[in-house]
Amino acid sequence: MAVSARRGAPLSPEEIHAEALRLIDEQGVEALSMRKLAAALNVNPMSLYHHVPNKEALLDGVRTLVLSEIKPADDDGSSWQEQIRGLGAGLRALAHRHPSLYPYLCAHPQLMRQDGVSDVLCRVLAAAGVPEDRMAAVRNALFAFTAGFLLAEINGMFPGRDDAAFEEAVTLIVNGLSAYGRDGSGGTAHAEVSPG
Amino acid sequence: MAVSARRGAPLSPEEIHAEALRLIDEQGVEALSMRKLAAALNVNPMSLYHHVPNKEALLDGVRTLVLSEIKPADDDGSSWQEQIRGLGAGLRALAHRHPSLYPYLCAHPQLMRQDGVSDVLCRVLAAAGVPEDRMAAVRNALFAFTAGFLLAEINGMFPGRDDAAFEEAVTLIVNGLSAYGRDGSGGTAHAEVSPG
DNA sequence: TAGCTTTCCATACAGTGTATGGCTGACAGA
DNA sequence: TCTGTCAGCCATACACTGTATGGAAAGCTA
Repeated sequence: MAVSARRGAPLSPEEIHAEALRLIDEQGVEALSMRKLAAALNVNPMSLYHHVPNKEALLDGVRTLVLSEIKPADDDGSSWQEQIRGLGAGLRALAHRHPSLYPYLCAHPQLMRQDGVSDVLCRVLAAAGVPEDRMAAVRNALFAFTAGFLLAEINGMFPGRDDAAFEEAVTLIVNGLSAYGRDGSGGTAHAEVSPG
Repeated sequence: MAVSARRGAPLSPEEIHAEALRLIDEQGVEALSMRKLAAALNVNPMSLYHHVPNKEALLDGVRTLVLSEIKPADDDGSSWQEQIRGLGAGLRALAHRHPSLYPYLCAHPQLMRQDGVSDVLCRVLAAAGVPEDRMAAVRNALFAFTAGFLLAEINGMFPGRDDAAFEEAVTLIVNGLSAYGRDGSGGTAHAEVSPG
């Protein structure tokens, strides 16, 4: 195992992905090139290709690295409304931690296939009274809504980071979900119109 | 006004934007290059730069060209629920007409600044009972939700074009908005839980 | 006709992703 | 200790990108 003359240890995909994420957070996705990444790792550009098939696969790896940050909390006994707010806030925090990468997260179905999140979300939706046969559609809609809202926020739709707008959006969702409870399982959750 | 030896008429920004949109719809945004565009127009690559400052401005022009397709209908007297559905369906049709460009539409605040749409949307939201002081937040949330849902759909979150999922999503929104009517203006719109 | 302006084009440069093939140094077996 | 073998690394090269620069040609006005 010949090791680079200029480095003490051999490269690894993990190291490459981590450094790529650092560069992306610093300078934006567009600014990331294999050459710059190699320079940051003090390595020849072609060395990267022994650990990563190509740039697209590299970005895939960075995306899954970021998505691994999502760790939805277990059921803590709070109301489904609170848990919905919590999940939304979690994704929002991630978007703001990696604002430059976030649009590229949204542009790939990867984001939707986070099973851990999906399971938790379904559990919460069931508590909200969403019937089983519509669960998938509602879950998808909710996920897409949240991701889309955050994308708009990241892209500067609102002036700066507008917490009130986010609260209003989540409230809209919670109110929409409440209809399922009123109709199906006979829950009596009254619409909460005030955000916050 | 020297005219290209190989063309009958001088170039124009309109012609360039239109051809760029054609190429994008055909081959995707990533495949668009100044050289290919020039070849499609039977012109030297550098000729483009006399009508368009650079590639970013070119894409800006293509985006506004596409956005000009949005022509929200006037108030036709139908219920606000129906009008919400109509607006959503309009944006959805646009997304499906230009699936390759759509993610780039979402990635720029341009999309949000379509005043014509904004005005119509606000009128409908007022009819739904959204109070004036929350109008901007609700409008933004709604716009972001819809754009995000369509982005997820375009990016292959659902298997194919899933009309039922879209209906479920719009229903979720309508139900959410209904809470404003119940609370604020005393409207009695009962939640409609069934999509379609 | 002369000059000006508009449009176009040829060349060139720096930067990109990556295919190809050769070098280096660590290990296994003799 | 000598000799493969091979993983890891690197130098070179190619086709492509956006675009800066400067010059040529065609129409207009004077």
